[in-house]
Amino acid sequence: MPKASSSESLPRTRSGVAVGPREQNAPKKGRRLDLFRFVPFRLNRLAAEVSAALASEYQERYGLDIPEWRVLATLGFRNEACSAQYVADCTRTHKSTISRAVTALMERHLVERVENEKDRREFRLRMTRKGDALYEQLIPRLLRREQEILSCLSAREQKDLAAMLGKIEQSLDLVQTSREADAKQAY
Amino acid sequence: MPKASSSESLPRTRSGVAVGPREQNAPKKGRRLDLFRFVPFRLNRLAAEVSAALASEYQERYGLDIPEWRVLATLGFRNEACSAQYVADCTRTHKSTISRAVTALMERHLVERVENEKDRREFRLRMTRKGDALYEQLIPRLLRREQEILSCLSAREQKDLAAMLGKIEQSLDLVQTSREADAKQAY
DNA sequence: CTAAGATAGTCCCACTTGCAACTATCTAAA
DNA sequence: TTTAGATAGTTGCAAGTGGGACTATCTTAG
Repeated sequence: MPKASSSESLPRTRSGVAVGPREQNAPKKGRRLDLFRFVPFRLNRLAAEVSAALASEYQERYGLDIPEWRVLATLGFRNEACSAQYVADCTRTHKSTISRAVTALMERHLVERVENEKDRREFRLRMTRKGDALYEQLIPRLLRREQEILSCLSAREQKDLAAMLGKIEQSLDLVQTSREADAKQAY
Repeated sequence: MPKASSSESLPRTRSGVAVGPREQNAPKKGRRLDLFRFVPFRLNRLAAEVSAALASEYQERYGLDIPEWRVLATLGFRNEACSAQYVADCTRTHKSTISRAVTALMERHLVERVENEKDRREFRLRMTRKGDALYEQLIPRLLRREQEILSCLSAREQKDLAAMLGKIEQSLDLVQTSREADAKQAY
């Protein structure tokens, strides 16, 4: 008898009826929604699955979680010291999450930080040689994985997909983030 | 002086250098990875953003969280009683999460459940009239939202996008889930 | 019939993450 | 200069979530 308290007090249909009791009713008048055709749901599921596929690379092999990987990816790509806030803006990750990721990366000596003379509130983050080495190892693996995942699409389709993602991102104002962040950076 | 303990013990570059200290090094030899062109990252970010856009509908207006919404969506679409396990399989959500969602929905009398005579371990879930009414209100809103989000794409592009998502899902074995769940259901 | 293993569902625990408060610092305006 | 408000970063706290243990039930093999 699971959940004795709440379930007992809820309305119970008389038992004996195995099939759903909706048959008497007319078929739904309103539109129904097929989850499997619903793009938001599909995106969620797909993103989760793709993340899981990549996690085996950076998580199992290198002990990085997603926020940590995002910090490295940002530092590695920009190839220039930038602030934690900048990483947060770029990756759309909460600053507290980035803060914890940076702490972990510093403890592993993969990242170091330098006080910014111009603004002593912030720190310039950059990879250590060790972090750099890890990055150099990791990137090809991830790119290969990405290609594996997309290999079910033709080159043309891959391009189209990227373009369509871009359009949606733009219409959702997801793209400006990087530009804004760059603007705010003001080196 | 934040993080007195760990940060002090970490290597610190001599201050005074405002620009990144990587300039001396040769530009990276290995491939770099642009997060903004990296599909897994883009999917993650996009999914999060789209979810947030929809959350304003079912969360703020109807007090539903994502797992609860998924339960309703599954029940509403199949228009037939089904088990919590089935919902979990379909939506690729952990069964404990579905269990909690069902409990919450039952407390709000949006969903009820009937013992299955054939298999007394499981319960047949179905929406109450109240849940049905909410569903009927919610669906058009969500479909409208989806259309708004996709409105930056032409009809042709929307179709193509759906097809490409389908291909990727298939190659990741995300699609079989519904079929398998149907098979397991065995009404 | 019995025993071993599978399955549905619930719940405890640990982990992650976002929120919000807090400190330190910077900026702008009086 | 002083003060009010913004910003960078850290941390405590609470909510959500998955893993796994657990119970009850079913199934299958002996």
